[in-house]
Formats: sequence, structure tokens, C-alpha cells
Amino acid sequence: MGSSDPPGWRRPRSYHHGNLKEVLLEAARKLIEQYGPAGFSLTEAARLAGVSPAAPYRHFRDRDALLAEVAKGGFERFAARLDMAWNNGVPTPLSAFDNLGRAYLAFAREEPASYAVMFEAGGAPRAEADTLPSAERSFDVLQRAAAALCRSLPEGERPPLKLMSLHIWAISHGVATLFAQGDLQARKVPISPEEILESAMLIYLKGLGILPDAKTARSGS
Amino acid sequence: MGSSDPPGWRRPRSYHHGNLKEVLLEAARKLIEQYGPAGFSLTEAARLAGVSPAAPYRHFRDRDALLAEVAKGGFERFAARLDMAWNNGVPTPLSAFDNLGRAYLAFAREEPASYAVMFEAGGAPRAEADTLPSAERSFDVLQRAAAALCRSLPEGERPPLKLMSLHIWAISHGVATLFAQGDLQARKVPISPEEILESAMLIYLKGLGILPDAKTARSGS
DNA sequence: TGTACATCAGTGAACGCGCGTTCACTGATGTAC
DNA sequence: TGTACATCAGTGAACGCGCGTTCACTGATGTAC
Repeated sequence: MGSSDPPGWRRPRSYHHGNLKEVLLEAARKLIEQYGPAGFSLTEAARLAGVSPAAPYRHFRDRDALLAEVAKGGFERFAARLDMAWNNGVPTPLSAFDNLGRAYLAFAREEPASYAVMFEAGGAPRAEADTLPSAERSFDVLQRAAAALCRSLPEGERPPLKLMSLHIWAISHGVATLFAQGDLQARKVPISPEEILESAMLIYLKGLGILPDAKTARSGS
Repeated sequence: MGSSDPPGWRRPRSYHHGNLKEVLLEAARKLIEQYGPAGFSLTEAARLAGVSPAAPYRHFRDRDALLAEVAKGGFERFAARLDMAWNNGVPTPLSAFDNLGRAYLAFAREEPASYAVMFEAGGAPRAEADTLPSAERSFDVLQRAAAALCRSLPEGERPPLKLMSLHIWAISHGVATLFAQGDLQARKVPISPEEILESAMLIYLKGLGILPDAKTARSGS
């Protein structure tokens, strides 16, 4: 990720510049982080990468293609990260679910540019068939987590799986965009995004009967 | 809101064009809806309003000032609308809370441009001291609703009010931005945003003990 | 009521700028023999 | 191993464009007497 290589490092498959494509994507992310997806300029990304404004066209058809690749790469890392955090519900679905939430927030904070392009209204120019699989892989992790959490419930009391996944997604997304994205909000709200998300999820799971509520907890396990 | 006046309408306080300021704000909202806050252009807003590109400068210091006014007006209508929907918790806090959620989603759907400028990362150029009061008035409505919902709980079981308000805000915001903004999502998810939000809120309130859960409901009221 | 003047909203032309994109090019890298 | 050639990543200059903003202006509206 660093722009300077460690000493003695031999660049792999480099013709002239070295993997310019990746460098351009990283530059784009840095710019989008500052100015938003619509405010980002291909020319400036090239300048930031130290190449001429025509160079990007060797790697991307046009501006929108680069933006689409930011979204695609973002969704790939997002899905991988969520999947890793969920870890098949090990050791317990509850602890794994907590990790999942933290991973969600961590991604939104560490890659705000990717997250914006992935989810913002006019972010991705077109829902490329290319990015859709990764996007769905991300959602699948949430859905598998929801399913695992429900397994402790008697079958008749399980909520519709799709609906529950949408709830989880919406809560995570809401906390991520409102509290974990800009540093501004962090200064105004003295509670960390992780605390907000975890407490909301605990209450939500109580409401589903997955966690015991305060009253039944006294006589429960 | 229409761009053509009804016949026989006498324009109030109009010098030349009639209330150009409002017309420009409306044009800006329409453009932001299409291209996002960063993609919106002052020149095109003027063109859309039917005036020269210099005309807006009689009403706004610069591009950012217009954007700030979009945010300000948005927050004002948002707060008013939420307040109206909450209606002091009448007839019951629960039904009023449902109305509140619907009003939240309705605003995000009807004024997606305002909503984007109000909440998107690089939306408002600066958190003007001007818009802050209205923004806080909006959040206050949520907080008052949370307080009213908690009154049915014994004092020891009430959650921290601020935290609960943040939960409600995050859930509403998440559903609004993911499902109520673009029509694209609407085609993929066969559940209405209102259904998603209401069901999530019901489960959340159950988790707080404000609503009876399935098990205790059999023996409860 | 009528006239003279000040105000003020909108005009239209112009500016400098950065943008996305193209083009013919160059020179390093990889490959065939 | 050495040479000839093809490929391909990056150059640098140029284009047309729309942008934000300014300027001196104009002519309608409002106001003082």
C-alpha cells in the first residue's frame, strides 16, 4: 500500500513504471476520500501517481472504468474481510457476529473511498456485471451469519432470513456512514461506532429471542 | 414547487423574474438528484432556471453558499416533517413512532438531493453554524420519541437515552440510504423500505422490553 | 398625481482554468531465431 | 549468446468543453418629494 518500496525490493512484472494500475487505483481512492466520487479527477490521479495524464488510458478505458474498478476491488476486499471475520461462526455465532460488525466498521473507516463508491447514490456509474458477484458475496456473509444465529431458535420462531439480513445490513450501514466515516461526527458523539453498533445488535438479537432479555435472564441460562 | 405558475397567480415580491432564489434551489436539487452534490453545476442550475450564469450571484455568494442553503432548507423541512409526524406521541407513542419512521423514509425519497447534501460525506462544504440548529432539532425529535417510548419501562430498565436515539437514527438512516433512495435497489429487494424499517424497529423495541416478545405475549396483555 | 432619482435583479460577454480524451511518438522490455 | 524485430507502457502536446466567477451594463421597480 505504501508508495515507496522497501530497499532491495524487485518490482514484479514491471515494464516501465511498475504496477501503475494499482498505484492509480490507490491514488484515486485517496482523492475520492477527499473530494468524493464525483469530485475525483483522472488527471489529478495521474499527477499523484507521477505519470502523464494520458498514462491511465493504458489501463482503464475511461474515467468511469477506473471508478468501476475501485468499486469492484472494494467489494472483493469487503467480502473477504467480512468472511474472515465471521469465520464460519467459530468459536460461537455470537462472538463471530460481533467480529463481523467490527470488520464492517473497520472497512468503512479504512477504505472510506471504496465504501462511498460502493454504496453512494451516484457512486458507481453502472452496476457492472463485474462487481455484482463480489457485492453478493458480501451480502451472503451477512445472510449466513443471520442463519447461524437463528439456529438456536425453535423453527417456528425464526424470522424470515432475508428480512433479518436486510436489518443487519441496514443497521451496520447506518452506523458506518453516520459515525464511522468522517472524523467530524466522532468529535460530536462521545460513543465509539463499535459501541453503538454492538449495543444496537444486542438489543435487536434480544428482540428476536436469540439473546435472553433482562427479565428472563434472571431465571435463564 | 411547480415551475409554471397557475393562471391568474400574482407573483409576490417579484422584481424581474419572480422568486429566483427558490427556483434556483429547486433546480439545484433536481440536478443534485441526478449527478450528486459534487457533480452539480451552478451554471447548469441557472440554465435550468432560465437565467444567465451570472444571475445566481445576486442571491448566493458562491457555489458552496447555494449548497449550504440546500442543506439548511433540507434540515428545516426534515425537522418540521419529523416533528409533525411524531405529533407529541399522540395518540400513542407506538403509533406515533411508526409515523415518525415513515416520515423519515418519505423525506429521503421525496428529497433525495437534500438528504444527500445533509448527510453525505463531502456533501455540505462546511458545517455552517446556520444549519446546525435545524439539524439538532431533527435529532431532538428522535430523542423525544425515544424518551416517550421508554416511559412504559420501569426506571431501572431504561436504556441510555442518547444511545437509544443514535440506534434509531442509524437504523432509519441505513434503511433510507440503502433501500429508499435509488429505484435500483427497489427492483432487487421485493420488500418495501417501510416494511424493513418497521419490522426492524419492532424487533428492536421488543429487545428493549417496550414491546412484549412472542413468548411473554401469550400470557401478557 | 407626477417626476427624478436610487436601488437592485438580471444580462451578456469575457477570463482563466482544469478537465477528459486523442494522437503520433519514443524508448524500454520481451521474444524469435 | 547476439541480433532484429514486435510489443507495449508511458510521453507530451493538443483539442474542445464546461465550469466558477468578474465586470460593466441595462432596464424595471420602488421611493422621495
